[in-house]
Amino acid sequence: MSELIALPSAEREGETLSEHVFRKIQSAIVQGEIAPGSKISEPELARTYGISRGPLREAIHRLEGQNLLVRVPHVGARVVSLTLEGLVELFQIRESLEGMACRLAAQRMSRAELDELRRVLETHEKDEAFQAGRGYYQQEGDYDFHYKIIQASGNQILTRILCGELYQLARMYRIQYSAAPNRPRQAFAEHHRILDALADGDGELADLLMRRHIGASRRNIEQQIAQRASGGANSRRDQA
Amino acid sequence: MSELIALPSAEREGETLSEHVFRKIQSAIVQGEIAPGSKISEPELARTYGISRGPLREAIHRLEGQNLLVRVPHVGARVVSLTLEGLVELFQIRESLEGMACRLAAQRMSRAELDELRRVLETHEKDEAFQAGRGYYQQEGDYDFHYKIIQASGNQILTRILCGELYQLARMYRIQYSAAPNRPRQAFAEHHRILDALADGDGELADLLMRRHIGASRRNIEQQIAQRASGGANSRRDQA
DNA sequence: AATTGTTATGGTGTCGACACTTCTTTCATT
DNA sequence: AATGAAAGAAGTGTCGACACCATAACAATT
Repeated sequence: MSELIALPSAEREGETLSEHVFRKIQSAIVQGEIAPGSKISEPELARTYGISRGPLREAIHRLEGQNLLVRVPHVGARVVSLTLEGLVELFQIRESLEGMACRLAAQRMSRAELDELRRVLETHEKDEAFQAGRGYYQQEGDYDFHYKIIQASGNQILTRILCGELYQLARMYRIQYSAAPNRPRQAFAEHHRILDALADGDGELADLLMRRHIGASRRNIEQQIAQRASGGANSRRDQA
Repeated sequence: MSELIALPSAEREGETLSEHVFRKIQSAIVQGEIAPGSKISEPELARTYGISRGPLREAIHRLEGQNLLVRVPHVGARVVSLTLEGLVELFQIRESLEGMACRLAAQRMSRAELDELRRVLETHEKDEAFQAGRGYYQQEGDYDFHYKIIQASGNQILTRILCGELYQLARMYRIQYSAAPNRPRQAFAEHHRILDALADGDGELADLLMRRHIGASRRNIEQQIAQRASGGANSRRDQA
């Protein structure tokens, strides 16, 4: 019955409503359709997605676990507000964790997995946006270079953390701050060197290269913070 | 009205029911009162805690986010089953992340925080269980040496990951496997050396020492796995 | 006897309604 | 006019009931 009223949103068969709105809201937050720092109204969202508050609340709790929402009892949930400091924190963690992922992946990756990773890079190279020098970090999911390495590490907890919670946060920053580092050519070269290290089974080197790769972006942001603190433009951290 | 029936469980004032059962079930899982791998029955649990299924389900979703439960749509939730491989994964991540926490903490810790950390170690030294050479890793929360360093890192996302989700998982392993490394004296000495490095503001050294400290435990477990694979005793990984 | 189809039961997913808390607005008082 | 309290509105927290799915027990057929 509900299908008659339901919005035209791709609803996988056999999927739970709760699951559905979870991904729906997650996407909306990451894409910036729901502004960072803004308050979530349960009745309003429930109406928007044409469901009751039950499954919605379950989704909200899961979103909270992904660090995309901050909840206060008896008050409500707010979309997490993005600060440059938070972005630095995120990159610090990625630096550490993805470095480890590389070390593990170097020991375990099969020839097939390596080939697949190589194909990912080739796809990127042919991408028109990349050719135009515009962007590089717009790929998602399985096509993401980092994503694949993490999964190849074989560490399930690690995968859950990086590809689950933190991945969405990272995407949110990318999209909202348009923070794609304007160095696509260099980033691409770095990816290639990491791949070579992985193919050689040299975990230590792959670790080092990945740390540098991510660390470069991190320091880039830290400079921005320094700039903001001294010269100081009006950055966006004032939606209370 | 419900207070007349409610179990005598310390229920903080102003606390949400959902919040309450969340911590209650979390504790029950970690303590092993609910067996690993066993199925969760919503009606049964709701009756147990004297609440309805609404808040219970919210708690379950949060528990899922902490990796303590595994849910399958239309089937239900199971308590996560502990494997030695999973334990190794956990230690790998801790190695990487807590090493980083040390590096950050070394730069930011105030004299007061350092003193507090020193006091924690002194408390441990006087502990009777430690004196008897029995155990060392039984402290919790704020008294935990690792816990304090993580919080001193100033990285909020890191704190959330390590002190939230992973901390509970680690406790669960400790308790259920009784996996406290039987090297309390040595662990204590290592803690002291880490503290010294932090006091010197030597982040690099603190990082290294912490990695070794955790890595030692990890390799210990990996040996167990190797033993099990070759000689092969009946380990506990057979509750479906 | 084994296997498949059917029914029954238990459990999860979802809903609408109500209680209580929080915030807002309004009104009275100083 | 400014400050405070009180009433109202809005929103969150909780509940009980119902629909649908999955599994288990059972019956019928090969």
